[in-house]
Amino acid sequence: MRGQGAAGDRPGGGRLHRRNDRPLCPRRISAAFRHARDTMNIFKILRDDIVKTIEDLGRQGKLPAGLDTSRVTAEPPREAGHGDISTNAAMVLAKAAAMNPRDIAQLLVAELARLPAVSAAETAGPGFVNLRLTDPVWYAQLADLLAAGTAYGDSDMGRGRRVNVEYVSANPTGPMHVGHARGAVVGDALASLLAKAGFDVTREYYINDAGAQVDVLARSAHLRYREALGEVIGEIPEGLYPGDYLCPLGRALAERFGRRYLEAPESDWLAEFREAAVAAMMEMIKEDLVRLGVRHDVFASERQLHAEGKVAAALEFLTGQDLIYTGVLEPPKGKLPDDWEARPQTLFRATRFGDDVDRPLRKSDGSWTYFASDIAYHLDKYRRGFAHMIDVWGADHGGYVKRMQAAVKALTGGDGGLDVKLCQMVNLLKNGEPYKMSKRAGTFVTLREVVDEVGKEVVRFIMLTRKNDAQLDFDLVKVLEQSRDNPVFYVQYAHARAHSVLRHAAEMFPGLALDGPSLAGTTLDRLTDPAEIALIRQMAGWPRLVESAAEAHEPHRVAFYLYDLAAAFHGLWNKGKDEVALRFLVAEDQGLSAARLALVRGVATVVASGLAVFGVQPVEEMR
RNA sequence: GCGCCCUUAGCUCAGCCGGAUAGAGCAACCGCCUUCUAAGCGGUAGGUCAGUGGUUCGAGUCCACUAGGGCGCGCCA
Repeated sequence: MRGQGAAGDRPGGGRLHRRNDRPLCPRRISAAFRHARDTMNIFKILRDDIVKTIEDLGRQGKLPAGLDTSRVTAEPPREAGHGDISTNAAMVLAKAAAMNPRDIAQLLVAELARLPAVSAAETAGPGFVNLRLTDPVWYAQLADLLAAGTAYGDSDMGRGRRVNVEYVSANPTGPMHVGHARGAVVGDALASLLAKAGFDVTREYYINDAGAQVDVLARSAHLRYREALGEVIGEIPEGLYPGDYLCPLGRALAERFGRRYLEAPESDWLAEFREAAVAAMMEMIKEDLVRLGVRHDVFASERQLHAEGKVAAALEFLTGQDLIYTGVLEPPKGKLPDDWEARPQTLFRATRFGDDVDRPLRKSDGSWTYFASDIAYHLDKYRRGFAHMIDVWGADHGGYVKRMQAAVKALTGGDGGLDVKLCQMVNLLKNGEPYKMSKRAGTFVTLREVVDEVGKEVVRFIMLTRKNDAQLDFDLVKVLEQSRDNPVFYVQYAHARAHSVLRHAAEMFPGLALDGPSLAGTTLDRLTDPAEIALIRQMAGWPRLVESAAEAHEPHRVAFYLYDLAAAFHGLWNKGKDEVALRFLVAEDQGLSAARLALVRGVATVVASGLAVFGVQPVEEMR
């Protein structure tokens, strides 16, 4: 069970991409040589120009030749007053060049000011070079985004490398609850984000259908089977699953087997009941996932790994590397388990790969531990072509991360990488009060109930409004509020408002084509208000955000970006309230209106592009 | 006891491989609006980034230690 939990972890050492593993950038601004994807990131274009300038200065002897430019950045300064793009080049080159950063900055300013895209260049602070770009650059950015549609922001950063994202992996013993939902949504959105960033993504679900808990499930099902045949079962005994979701399964089993297994010993029916129960539970979970809009490409079965001998094979592989031995572990410090006793075990040398202790692979009854199957599973993933793996787990599995990463290192000879995203607890609230719909103790609110109450779009978005490793409050009332402090509403409203303007425009200018590509072709230099340019600038940051969020494996950044973009759009709209001249639609000036409609369409496009990463359908009208 | 994670404004949280004066929403305070395009709008105030020390030209960000909180700690998954 990897579904939910409580303590957190940062992405840390398991990141998939190395720092220097930079994407290939288009060399020039020239459209003819642009790659089909990843064409429109203005920051990359300028970074290329800056690097080229440094190389030119090297050739001219004004700077040492062959300077390492890998740490040079081109990014928006925090302070808008500092310009559109800021580079740290002078500071990171200073040491190697044995020059004062401000002198290097001066050299760069002189060269960069000559670029057609640059309207002003200046040095600032300890050696920053700040660039201001001409308005036509921003018009071109807007035109590009309108032409691209929701594909805007697509990147080839991943260069088609394969990534496996494993998420949900809830035990097939009951319906999904809200804790599972977080992992499901985080995994699903992360997968989409990586796909947008140019990775070849496979979405995977690991079915834990081999452990002791599925035997418990089978026994619980047998109880419900007896109940369905008329027995009074009374209280569900300790150690069995009490949920009444097993009743339909009991009835189905009664229908299928009649009274055949009513009095029969467990050994007669266990395997058959287990199989039927797991199938029924998986069907239920898959239905939960469908309602949440979460999909997987592969469902991998733990039982099947065993059946195909892959567990034995994986451990044989490790044995061949002398990574498995029989030994006795130190007793854990602190509270000892009651029945602890020193005993020789089959152990994996996890300490060689950074873990704190070596980890057991066999239980005392001789069967494999969960870890042993998981080793086989990750080896299987690697052999299927995934050097890059991401697992999304509940935070209560934090103690398991090191050993799994150790195993992946051992299995792949260091070639493979595993990043584990731990999802913290979801606190379900209703109007600020803890909400536990438990009819009896221990009953979780099911995901299905929550989805039925607020809708899948809301569940998905809210689950992504926090870092995965921070706890998340989910208030069933607040998430439906129509106000600025409800990010789902606020972002959706921006999209709806944009479409509202477009609908008005269609009435006002019946002949005007309002689709993205058409608007991309309109004359955009009517956009002159600083707030309008600022909005374009913000939208032009979308491709950059996609890449950084994908690199960090942090889909929640998309939520914050969209919220900020929505705020800027609403702000501009509100300005039009006071200053009539700033309204998007000006009846007597179709040219101006068309330019502003391009802006409006752009906002709708970027919002839709972002929501698509979340699997959230943008609305065109608030109801 | 050990390991991992967390600690940023009164509250809930952002802060992009270390970068310039640390941001947003809510709450608070002060104004405005009341149909003009759609569910209000604008502004003010609020911070020893838990603490101490270190690395660095530069630390909320990296390192060490301390305090508080969470999770985990052989044969559960």
